[in-house]
Amino acid sequence: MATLETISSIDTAARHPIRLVANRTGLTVDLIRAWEKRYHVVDPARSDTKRRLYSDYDIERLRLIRIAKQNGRRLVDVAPLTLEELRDVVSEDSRYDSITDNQAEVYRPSWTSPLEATDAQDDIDAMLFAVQTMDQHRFDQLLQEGLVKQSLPSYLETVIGPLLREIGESTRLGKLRIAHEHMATAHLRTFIGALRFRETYTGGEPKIVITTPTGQLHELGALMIAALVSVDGWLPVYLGPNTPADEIVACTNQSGARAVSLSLTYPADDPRIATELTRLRSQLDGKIPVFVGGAATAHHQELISRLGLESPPTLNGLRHSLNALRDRQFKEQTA
Amino acid sequence: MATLETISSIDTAARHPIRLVANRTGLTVDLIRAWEKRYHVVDPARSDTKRRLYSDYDIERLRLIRIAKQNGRRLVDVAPLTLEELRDVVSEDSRYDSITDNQAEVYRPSWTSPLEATDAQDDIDAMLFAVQTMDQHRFDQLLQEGLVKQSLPSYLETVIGPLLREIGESTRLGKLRIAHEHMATAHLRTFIGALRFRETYTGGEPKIVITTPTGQLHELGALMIAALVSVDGWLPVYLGPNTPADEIVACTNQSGARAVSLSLTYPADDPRIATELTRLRSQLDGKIPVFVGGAATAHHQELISRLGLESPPTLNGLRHSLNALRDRQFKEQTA
DNA sequence: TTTGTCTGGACAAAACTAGGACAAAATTGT
DNA sequence: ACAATTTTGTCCTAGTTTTGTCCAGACAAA
Repeated sequence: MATLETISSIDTAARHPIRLVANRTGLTVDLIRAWEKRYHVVDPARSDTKRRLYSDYDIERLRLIRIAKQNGRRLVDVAPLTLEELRDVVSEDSRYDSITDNQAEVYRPSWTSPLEATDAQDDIDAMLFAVQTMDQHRFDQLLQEGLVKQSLPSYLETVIGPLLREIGESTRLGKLRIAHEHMATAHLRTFIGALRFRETYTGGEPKIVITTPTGQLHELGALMIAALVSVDGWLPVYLGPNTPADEIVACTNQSGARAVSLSLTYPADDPRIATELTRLRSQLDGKIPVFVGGAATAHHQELISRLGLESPPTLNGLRHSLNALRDRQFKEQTA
Repeated sequence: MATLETISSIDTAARHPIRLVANRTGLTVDLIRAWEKRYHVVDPARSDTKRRLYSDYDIERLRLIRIAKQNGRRLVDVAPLTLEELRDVVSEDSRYDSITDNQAEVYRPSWTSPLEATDAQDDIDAMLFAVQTMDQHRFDQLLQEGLVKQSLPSYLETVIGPLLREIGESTRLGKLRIAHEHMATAHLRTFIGALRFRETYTGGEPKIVITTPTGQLHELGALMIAALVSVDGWLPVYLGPNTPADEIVACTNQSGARAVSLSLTYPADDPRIATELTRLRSQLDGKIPVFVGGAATAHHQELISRLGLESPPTLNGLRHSLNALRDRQFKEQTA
């Protein structure tokens, strides 16, 4: 996959005004100047009227330094580094950073900032307010911003999930109109749907079929799963909501998927859930695991264990099961 | 690149008065003249009495410069650029600053042949084949590539629209499984939903509420409208499918929208269509036009004309009606 | 007549620069 | 654990450049 195109073509010509640099890097104008004054982080060219003019090279440098700072590096330490060294530092840090969900405390250098305990609830409240005021633009902005603050899996778990529940709850209580809920849902459908395209695919990923069974019309849970698993190197075959068991089987076979994941939310007591799950399990190759999740899962524990389906309690649980599955299958394949 | 202009249907004929240009670009009349005076940003033709007459080309230029400024460019830097250079600069900038962090590049095949005049049907066939083989990745790739070749409106009209119809048709005839249709629909939902975020919003756009009435569960048509109108400087308030008339009214009022657009596809003979449309028209401010479109529109001609709704026969018709509406309302506003 | 556009110039707000001050946060020393 | 020290983000002033808005008088359009 030729993604290096843009990176390799960094233009050393100085042409960007400071305001644009601030926009692109997320730093303030003041800060950029302060860094230059104190540590000569960058040394921009000047226009004939002394305005600073930055090159792509400078911007890349500032961007990397910002990330390094976010990872806990001190400015004094990273300021003198070359671009190459900076890249190394950042990529090394982010490698550890992505495992923070697990038990990577050990690898966390002592000087690391303690993962900014910004209350996720604040973000969610702000989003709810945007929904209530029908401020779609603001809503989108908040969603995008929130995503920058943390890794995709934890974002889904701490922000998007709770947000969905609160929107549902508020609508039921009459705090939000149906129109509000519709707007929010439609927007989230687009937003979450786009999340998985942040990942790059190599073509060798194992596939997983993701959908909801007949009768289950809410697809956002399933869509979250699709975004989630693509982070861990799975290629989701996403079918949208309301797919009959036969079709799930056919799709799994045709695409050669190694797993199936279903989301159950509403209605929780739909009798079709039982029939569809039973049918699915009986027609599907026994070697292919079926994962079940969502709010309605609790109502069907007995059925799930009887059929031998897996229902990890959290998103993280699902991740671990899938990772284990992938590694195991990889071993078998190469053995 | 002479072909580019014909494809994106930019008219080089000069005929727009300065007031309309100001309206469409969001700039003030004074500012447009000042830019011309100081930097020769545009060089409009003149009437025989020295009035400035702007072409679509000029408007596009001004619009882009405005966005470039918003991105932090200085007027001095962007003023001398050609339209193509401006497009490059703007798309480069807006690609970056929306992704403040994380070097996730938009996947853009670098080998895309420039403006190949491939028959649209070939593209559609290739897409259908990708769907049939469950090759989601290829499907996405084709969708993205197709978009590069032409403007968004013509892409929707010549590719996406026909593709949707063919998918529906093929499924009914049994050429595609339900699973295939599901996969394609889910993917298109994400793809089309993301289209409107290619546009940059200035904050001054008039709003338009877009949805489908109760009973109409297919939202892709409505979603296409949302993408379409954002090209022409409208801000869509998108509510997803299946919205009751009361809620549409409430949403229109709360958001201050100037128009409503509904998509009717299936089922075409649902009696709720009549009741919902009637209810909507009676509760909604008479000054707010309601546009109706989609496959099922034909079945309700009598009702539509009786209620005084508008149903432009093509997407282009809708565009023109909306453009006219916007310009007209602006006049009234300033008067 | 009334409203809108034209030209040229004036003016003021906004943005940038340089240098420095200040306080919060992080780090180090005891 | 506490105090001293360093680091770092933000803000201030004053002078310059850039940019947006406004004005006046003449003319054109409705």
